[in-house]
Amino acid sequence: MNARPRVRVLLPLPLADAYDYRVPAGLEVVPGDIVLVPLGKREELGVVWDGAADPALPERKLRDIVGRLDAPAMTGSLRRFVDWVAQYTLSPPGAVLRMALSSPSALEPQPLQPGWTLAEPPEAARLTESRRRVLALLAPGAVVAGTALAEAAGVSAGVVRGLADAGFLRPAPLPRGRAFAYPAPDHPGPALAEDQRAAAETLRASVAARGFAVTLLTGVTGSGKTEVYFEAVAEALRAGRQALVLLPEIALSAQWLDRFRARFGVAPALWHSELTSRTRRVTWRAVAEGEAKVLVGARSALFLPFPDLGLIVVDEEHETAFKQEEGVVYHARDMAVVRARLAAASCILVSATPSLETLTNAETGRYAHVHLAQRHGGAAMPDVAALDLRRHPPERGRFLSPPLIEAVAATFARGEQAMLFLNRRGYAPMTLCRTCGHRMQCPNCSTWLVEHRAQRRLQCHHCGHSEAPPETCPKCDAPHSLVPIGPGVERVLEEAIALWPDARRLVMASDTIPGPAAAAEAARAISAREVDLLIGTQIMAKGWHFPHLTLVGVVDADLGLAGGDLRAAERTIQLLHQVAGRAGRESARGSVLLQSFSPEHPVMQALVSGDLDGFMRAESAQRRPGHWPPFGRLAALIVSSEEERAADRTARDLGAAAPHGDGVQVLGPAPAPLALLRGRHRRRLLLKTRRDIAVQPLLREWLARVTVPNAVRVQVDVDPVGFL
DNA sequence: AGCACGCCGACT
DNA sequence: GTCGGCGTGCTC
Repeated sequence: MNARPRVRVLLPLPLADAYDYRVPAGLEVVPGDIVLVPLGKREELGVVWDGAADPALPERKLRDIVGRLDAPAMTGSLRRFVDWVAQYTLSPPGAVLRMALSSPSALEPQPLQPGWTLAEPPEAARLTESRRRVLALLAPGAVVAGTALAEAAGVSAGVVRGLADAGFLRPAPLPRGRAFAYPAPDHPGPALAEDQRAAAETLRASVAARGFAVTLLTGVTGSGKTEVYFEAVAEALRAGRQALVLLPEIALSAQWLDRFRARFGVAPALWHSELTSRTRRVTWRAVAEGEAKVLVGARSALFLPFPDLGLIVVDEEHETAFKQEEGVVYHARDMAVVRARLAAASCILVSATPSLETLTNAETGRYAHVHLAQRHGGAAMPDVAALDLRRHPPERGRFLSPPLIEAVAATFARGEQAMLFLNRRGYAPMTLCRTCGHRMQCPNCSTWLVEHRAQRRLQCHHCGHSEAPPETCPKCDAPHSLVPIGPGVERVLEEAIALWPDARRLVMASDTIPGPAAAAEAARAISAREVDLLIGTQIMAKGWHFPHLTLVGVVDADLGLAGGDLRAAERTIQLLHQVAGRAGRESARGSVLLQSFSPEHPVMQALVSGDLDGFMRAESAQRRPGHWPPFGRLAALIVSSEEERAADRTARDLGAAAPHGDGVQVLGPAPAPLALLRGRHRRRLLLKTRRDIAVQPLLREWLARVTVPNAVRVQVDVDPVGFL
């Protein structure tokens, strides 16, 4: 028997490597082809991968490819991206491939859109009025979908069915319309100011060069960065290439979509986790066939099969929402740069408050840098002041200080809108027993339960655990002894109702604004001045443009600074600056009041003086000597198990086998910041190296030295952000 | 990721 | 006496 050629096929499963298959007679495949292969008892989709099959694999293990699918092949650029992400994150390549094959139904033969066409010439005499109306709509040869036909004729679907059964209609394939209209690069959009035009020109040139380049686009909030990078999108369209825009929270981007429509005349294609499977399939296909020219999406959009990507924009590049913490752990901003490089595309990172990583890359010249210094439309930057809570304490059991209350009242008196920002959902972050000091804690996580008074529940924000507030203390049985400690937005709302009973209020938090429709409605109501006071969490911080909002009160500016996180200060200043940027976006000057117990803190000082650059320089000077990121590399190992002792033992074993050497340091093991999460006990080790040392080989060798028992999971997080 | 094989508790 | 729990191991 003649040996048939072998190829490597990567399967979307967490296997260590691609598997080899035989190519049967009559089939020819090349890398990138989507194929169906046998695996054990089942059949699995896979992608013919690059590289030679293993000649040592015995013939008896090999099985034949079942066939090739009639789907667009995966480009070499995307295959190399999958391999790159897998090696960088230490994930099985198949696990990364799974993200790139996120719509399995898109790979199967696409259902023909069924429609109806005239079969028999109708004999008018034998037709009911309903039937006559349906047939009158169909010119000979025309094909119309059944639902559209029934609707246009004003009859039920049954009438159409009946006509088909009677032989007057026969099924025919509906001509496939384009699922996504082409955005028009030369559609007349809003006019740009002089500095915007200059910035847009630089970005446009980087796209027109058709090569890899990264540009950081910075500018104060309200300086029109979005409209500027739209010009780069337009340039990609003119070049006939595709553009991808990543947003941190696509579900809340109603206003962004309005702006896109204003510039390009049509909506872009959308990609996020809440799409229906049908929309997913249609969008995936449209991207793969080059029909969807501009796609805006969440981080997972990075793995879509763009055949000719000319531009990737990462808006709000500093946002931690770009970090995927589960499964394949990756940072979408960093991977966007890699994807752009492999696609020979331009990449634009956008932020009013760029991360120190990106800023450092711009300073060393790895990234180009374009800056917009002014607000537009006559708006000035808001006036920021810190309010010392030690000098202006709120009333007992209240959270708004007298000066803030006065400022809000004055804002209402002028007929303008105010916002109270507190990055905490629910009523109170902790519930305490006055009698014995017991604190209500999650049974599965090391966190306090958050009271949600509107729902009469105590909730864990990490695992979904929820319970009714007990009547008596679970520890000491004291009745009516449990009291809420600290504020959440619901409690601020309660205070606002007491202070300004006539003000029209809106609470914006992820649980009150559950999706894009609710977000769009909220934005509309605010712009239409149907709301006087906004109370909300960080979902209010980003990208919104509320023309009549002139006062922002930050209820707890110190929140987020506590804890030993490397980036706590950086993240706090980014968030507060974003929130502050919501104030005074049109002619009336905005003001921002930061309630703080430490107004002397560098973060508050920098926000008040507006010298964010100075703050970042100081931050940079602090991190550089100890080789902390971005001046060194970090990787975290999270050891977790339902058995606390098993987690401890493995963490200790890993600690004993830790790599060492010049410029290499291992910290830990220590309890992870959430020592118990979803019922799993967690320990953490941190590998810290000099910047010129790659962490992946060290990690691979390290993990190979330790046997991890089955009940224990070790998760690798290269470039960890925040506390996991 | 599936799907088997493989050893210990409540039932037709 | 069997059905079934999910622990562990393999799939080219």
